[in-house]
Amino acid sequence: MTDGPSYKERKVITIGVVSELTGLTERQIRYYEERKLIFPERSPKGNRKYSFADVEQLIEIANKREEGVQTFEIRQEMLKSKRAEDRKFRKELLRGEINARFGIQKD
Amino acid sequence: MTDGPSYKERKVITIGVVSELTGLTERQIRYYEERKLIFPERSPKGNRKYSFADVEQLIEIANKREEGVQTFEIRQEMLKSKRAEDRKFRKELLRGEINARFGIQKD
DNA sequence: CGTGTAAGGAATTCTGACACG
DNA sequence: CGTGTAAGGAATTCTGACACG
Repeated sequence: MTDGPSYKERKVITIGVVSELTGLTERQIRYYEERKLIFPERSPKGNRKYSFADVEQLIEIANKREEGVQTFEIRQEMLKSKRAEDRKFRKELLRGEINARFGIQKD
Repeated sequence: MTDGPSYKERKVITIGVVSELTGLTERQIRYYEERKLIFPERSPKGNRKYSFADVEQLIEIANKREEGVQTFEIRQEMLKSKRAEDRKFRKELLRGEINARFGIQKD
């Protein structure tokens, strides 16, 4: 019935709204993009668009920054956990393929 | 872990994005508000903000309009189904209260 | 009734740069 | 390094109105 998880990922929020939602200045938000911590899409005319997932990511970044963590380190951590997620995903994908071929027999 | 259903209801999308998402013109979107078919919030400076739920509502409105249904009739239908939902909600609420008092005994 | 459009103004967003530290 | 700010321009949004039908 609903479109499910897509709401969280759809990039539809403008930078001004993101600023309100996160408490960060637009300057900060753009800077974190420059440091590759966040990846907004662009509208046809070049305006940044963010998702709710991006907003949450920015809130985490803000927390880290308050603890004195530098953007470089935050990026390292993000890449690390992304690799872990990728491994997990590939593992599940593989399990699915094995099941499809050798698991439940359909014919 | 996630914030759950709130993504769908949060009013964070500007009218330009809603226009892209629905294929409606801004004029149309504002007119449907005037006809009380849709209820955006306003930012501090007066800009309209819509939710994903609003976007879906607008898509339904657009479909109805294509079928030649007038805004007045669409509004009637909306009010009708809203009343039905309210009845259902009150019913469930009542059931919950009854269970809380006479159902599962906690002491 | 439903939608297009031109009008004028106000708010938004963008980029590149200088500043401080 | 991380963030503020002034700068100038382009795109966005708003309202109220006239138009057509």
